[in-house]
Amino acid sequence: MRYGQSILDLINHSSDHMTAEQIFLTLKEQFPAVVIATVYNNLNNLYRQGQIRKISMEGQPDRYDKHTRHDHLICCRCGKLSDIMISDLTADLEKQIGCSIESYDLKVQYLCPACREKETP
Amino acid sequence: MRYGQSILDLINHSSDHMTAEQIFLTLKEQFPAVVIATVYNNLNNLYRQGQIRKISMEGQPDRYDKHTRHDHLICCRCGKLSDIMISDLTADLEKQIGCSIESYDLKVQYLCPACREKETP
DNA sequence: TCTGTAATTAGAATAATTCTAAATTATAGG
DNA sequence: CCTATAATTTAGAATTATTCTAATTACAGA
Repeated sequence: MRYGQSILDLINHSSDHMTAEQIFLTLKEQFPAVVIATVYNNLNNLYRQGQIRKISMEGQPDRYDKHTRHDHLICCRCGKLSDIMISDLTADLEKQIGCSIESYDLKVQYLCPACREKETP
Repeated sequence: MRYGQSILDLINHSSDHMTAEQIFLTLKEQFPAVVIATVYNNLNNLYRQGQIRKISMEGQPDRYDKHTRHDHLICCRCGKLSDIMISDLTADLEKQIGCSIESYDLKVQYLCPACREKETP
């Protein structure tokens, strides 16, 4: 994985939730010969190894994210995605489900401040 | 929407989380002339009207689900998706985020009983 | 019955992602 | 240092889910 570390750094040091294409374009600045299939290969490897997260959002290309525990806030008007930290639900979920869980994924839909602004004139 | 009600019934009366193609194949039994673009049109309409939910899962076609409040359990080994009812988190989330939310989406990854069986020999 | 709007059909188009085969690069052993 | 083997990358074709376009059909109201 010649590019593995660069891609991992990119994801870890950016607060955006980049698509494979955005990662590809950024990486290309430093390594002009790189090809998008290589980016997908590396992303899939990093993902399988549990080093990054993948965010699937309806009708959009997948986005890649750091692996640290956090949740997501999505504006239901403009689609803007941001990070939030909600208290860890694991123990609670395990109690309710009745067995141990691997992980969970929480997305909260809301109206972001910018869109709320436009809403009320 | 000639097929809207049929599609809605299909989704509401099935415990599966069907893809557009599965819905199309089922609908075709009753209406052989129907075409998959029509199924997508109707699903998109029902979705925009808030009558059904859409579940995006990584690397898989979207699945459609009834709109009643519930959460999802996904086996991290075999990918099997099932419904669970976790206590409503809305009030808690609003308190933590500090504003009102539209909705949320909770997916819990675990090892399903069948896969746990195979795990421990 | 006529007319206009909305839904459906057929099939082409698009976009994200994966696949294949060849070429290149890295790695380990002698 | 040289060679063999393995792993990664490249280029570009292929795949798949979904959307789009244009033509056709259904349907409701005048």
